[in-house]
Amino acid sequence: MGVTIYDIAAEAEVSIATVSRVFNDSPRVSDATRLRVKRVAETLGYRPHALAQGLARQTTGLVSAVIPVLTNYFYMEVLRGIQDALAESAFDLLVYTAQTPEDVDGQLHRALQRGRSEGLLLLSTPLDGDRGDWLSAARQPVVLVDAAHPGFDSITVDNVTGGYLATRHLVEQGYRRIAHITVDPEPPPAQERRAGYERAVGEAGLAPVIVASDRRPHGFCEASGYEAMRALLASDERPDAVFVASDVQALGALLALQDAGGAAPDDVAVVGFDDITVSAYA
Amino acid sequence: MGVTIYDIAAEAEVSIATVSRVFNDSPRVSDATRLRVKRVAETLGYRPHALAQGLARQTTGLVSAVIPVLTNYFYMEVLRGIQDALAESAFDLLVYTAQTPEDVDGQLHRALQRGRSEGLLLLSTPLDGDRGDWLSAARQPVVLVDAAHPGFDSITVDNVTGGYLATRHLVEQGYRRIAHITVDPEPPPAQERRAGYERAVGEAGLAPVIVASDRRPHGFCEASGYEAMRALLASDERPDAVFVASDVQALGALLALQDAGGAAPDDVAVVGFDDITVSAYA
DNA sequence: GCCCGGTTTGTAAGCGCTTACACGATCCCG
DNA sequence: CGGGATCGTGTAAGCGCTTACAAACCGGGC
Repeated sequence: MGVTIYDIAAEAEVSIATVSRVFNDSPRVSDATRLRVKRVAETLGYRPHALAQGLARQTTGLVSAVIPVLTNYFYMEVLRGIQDALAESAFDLLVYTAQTPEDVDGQLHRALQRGRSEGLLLLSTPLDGDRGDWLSAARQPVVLVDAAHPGFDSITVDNVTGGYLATRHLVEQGYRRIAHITVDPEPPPAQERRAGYERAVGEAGLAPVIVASDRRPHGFCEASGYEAMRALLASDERPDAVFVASDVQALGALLALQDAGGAAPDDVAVVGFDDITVSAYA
Repeated sequence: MGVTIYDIAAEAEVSIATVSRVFNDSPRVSDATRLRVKRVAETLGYRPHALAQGLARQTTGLVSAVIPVLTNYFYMEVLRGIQDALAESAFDLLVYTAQTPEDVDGQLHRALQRGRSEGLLLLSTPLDGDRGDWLSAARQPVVLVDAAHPGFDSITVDNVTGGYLATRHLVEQGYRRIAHITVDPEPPPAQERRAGYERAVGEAGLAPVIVASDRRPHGFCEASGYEAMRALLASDERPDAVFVASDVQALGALLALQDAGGAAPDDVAVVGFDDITVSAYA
């Protein structure tokens, strides 16, 4: 079916080794031969067979990314960043997305299939229980994104500082009643953001007001932010600014504000965290 | 390094063929042998090597998706749908995203590397020029999503009907001055949506008002909707409803409305097209 | 003319797995 | 009790490519 190096070798009257060398830019080929092989390959429309190359070279040229939930702006941005980085390299990207938190292990299993990818990017997934051991057993480089674990490389968002800066920004703008919206149960990143918030609020001598709304299935969803904002607006001590733990929640919070007839930032200022494009609407 | 079927064969005292048969659920293996092999494989931690399997079976178990721009909610939803469908099957997903329209060909080239994927999903990419011939030369199933071409399977959004229905919805709500926001240059899907809009407006005996805002680099961006909406609000014949060609533009339009001190839908109703989650804010 | 070093090319052994074919063992039936 | 199915297993030939090693060739110095 496809054109192989044998076809080229026959046509160009050389051995397959020579053909292979030409395509691997080996210096041990005379210019004349190189040219002839290249021309034959061109006319025959040869394209190397990735699988076969992989087997022989013991490498796949693939990297996989396992993502908890795809429909979240934050992950899109991360994915885009990954693609940018990979574009330079010779690696292609396998994407595995879990539909539910339980599904993550299944996707991981798929991604770690031997001979598939040779590197794993695991997004926002805490390495609970034996998942850590399990991952190291896979014998391939693993990078944790937005999560950390001793023994693995990781790229994390500095949530504490981020939360601190966002809150201090509000303080500097002159807001005095600065509330914080988070979720319950509170995942580690949210805890850190809250810690940053608390520090900033404390330094400014203000009183922290924290609303943790419990919403399934995904804590960081719009509805969660909506509910929390409603509660805040209805409270006696209505805040004049809110630092929301995630942008998705921030969207919900904005909606609640709008529904209540208010407008950001005149009425209540809203700041999200992830700084994705949508933030522009805050 | 990795455990191979040879290791298992040696340990279980059978031939590699038998081991292979066990893992391929061939019926031609006695229960006793099957059990023994499975147990040995288990203790040795054997995992089949995807690459080698692929080479031998002449199949890769991979499908690729080429996406024009990743940071667009619409594509996320599509991607999620693809993942859902693939989850059932034994295929894994390679994602290639182009950063710019020109980059699409490059990504296609990568995706079509022989021996990589055995199926291509091409999103929102018109098959201009010789791209069609070029794709058929790749000898692998291609499905066009949100684009059409004779000679290829395709899944498309019925833009005309969609535009018609969205507009008629506004008509039925009692709105009379219904404008349409699109982009210039107008890609085929937008043209179709406009056609649907024009039909609905015509049937209702209303006058079409169309604003096409020219914004780079991506026509369907927020800024584009923002500008167009500003123009509409400033016009003499200010509309009481707007059908926007895309949700992303609709977001921009809403922002413009808000900035101008108006609120949807009391002041001006706004309807987007793609019906993604964010639409809930419209 | 011969030997040496360097360059170009070929031969062949994998990479880890699947599978057509062949072989020996069982089994059933006349 | 022999002959043909039937079953379980092994042998070996790939899949398309890379690469260590060996062979062939060429030129130059002696």
